[in-house]
Amino acid sequence: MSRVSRQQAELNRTAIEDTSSRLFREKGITGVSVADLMAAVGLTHGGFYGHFESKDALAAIACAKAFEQSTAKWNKRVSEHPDRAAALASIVDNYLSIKSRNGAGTGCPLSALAIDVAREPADKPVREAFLAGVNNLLEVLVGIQGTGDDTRDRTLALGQLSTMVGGLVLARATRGDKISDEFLAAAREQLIPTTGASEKQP
Amino acid sequence: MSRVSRQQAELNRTAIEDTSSRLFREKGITGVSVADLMAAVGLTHGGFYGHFESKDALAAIACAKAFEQSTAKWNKRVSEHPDRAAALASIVDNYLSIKSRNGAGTGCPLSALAIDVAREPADKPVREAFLAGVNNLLEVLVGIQGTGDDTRDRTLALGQLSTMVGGLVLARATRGDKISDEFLAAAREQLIPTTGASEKQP
DNA sequence: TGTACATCAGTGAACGCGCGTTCACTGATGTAC
DNA sequence: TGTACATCAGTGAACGCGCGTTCACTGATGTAC
Repeated sequence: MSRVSRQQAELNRTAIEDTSSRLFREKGITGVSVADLMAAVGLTHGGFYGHFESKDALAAIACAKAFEQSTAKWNKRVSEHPDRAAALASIVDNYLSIKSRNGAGTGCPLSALAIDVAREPADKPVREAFLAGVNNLLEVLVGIQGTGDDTRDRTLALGQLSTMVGGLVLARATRGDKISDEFLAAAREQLIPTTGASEKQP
Repeated sequence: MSRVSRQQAELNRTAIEDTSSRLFREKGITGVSVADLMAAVGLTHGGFYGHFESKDALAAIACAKAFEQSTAKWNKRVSEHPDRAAALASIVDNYLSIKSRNGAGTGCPLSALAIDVAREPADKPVREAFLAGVNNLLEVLVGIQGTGDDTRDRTLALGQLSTMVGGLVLARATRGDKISDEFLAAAREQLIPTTGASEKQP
């Protein structure tokens, strides 16, 4: 096989982007080689540079795509729950679920890539993509606070996002031990307290 | 230079452990090569295997050392503040400080290595070291809750740790943008609310 | 619609480089007398 | 205390391997007539 149709080439490009978006979240950007990636799509490594300028450039695209998916998912949950508290609960419950913990590749790039991105030099394109993505996700959370104070809404949302990311990241790092599930439950409890919690106190 | 005294060899071993503990937190375990590491200590790479069985084995030792330092620091803060709330505030304020954000190499291994550890296979020695470290750090936090309900204390501490780690990790990933400082401040605000915050509301 | 040819998506060998790990060697340290 | 020799911490070349990237090549696609 050598040349393929333009339509197929476009499909290949999209497949590389989607597959890398998943694999980078699972194994980290440095944890997936260009050859690994192309093989996962069913191609050989040489064709990569016909689609992308560099691995770094693809990392930024893959990161942006992951954020788009997450933001769309959050917006969908908001539109499905007219009640703000219910929308927040829906987002938080899903974010801190067992399924979410076990599927880093299809989940939020914040929890999958934050530490990797922090180590990238400031001029790497993936940092810009990450920053834009954080702001978009945050905007969704800010919109469902409703304290009437924009500054307060933003502070609350930033704090909630911190708890969600920390809870998920720690649950993943301790996976296999019972404390992993406890992180998920405790972070949920902190964000959307259940009535049962106060009953436990004497 | 070839053979050195036993005392010097022991100093070299300690230097390798301490330097790797710092570098692994800064650049990730896979982000530092054995040669980089030995050069940072002033030695050549060949001598590494006289001290450690493998890079993986050192990673576990380095991780454990980082946790020991963090736990000792937290315990010191607790002992310096008889008041539980003051102890918590002291730990949180330090954890979510600019200095802490900018110094991953000397800070908490949770925020520096959680995502890396999550990607390590379950049988890698660093995972065990990480798990033990999380439990030790958590114990300090649990001890300063004081609700009188052990289960509740643990849930609160797990939630607080999630917020601290998430806030710091997101602040590092967005460093250079104003939102980075906002993450630190919002996570602090969520954990130890200031009176000023409620005043902002109409 | 059919033919001739230019285009270019993908292939696979090759580039220089760095990885974790091994090992023969060196020569100062440590020890036995 | 002084000498002779065994030990072993550290050196640096080498192992097989994988990395990101380049490039001459292939042959089906797309286009001009």
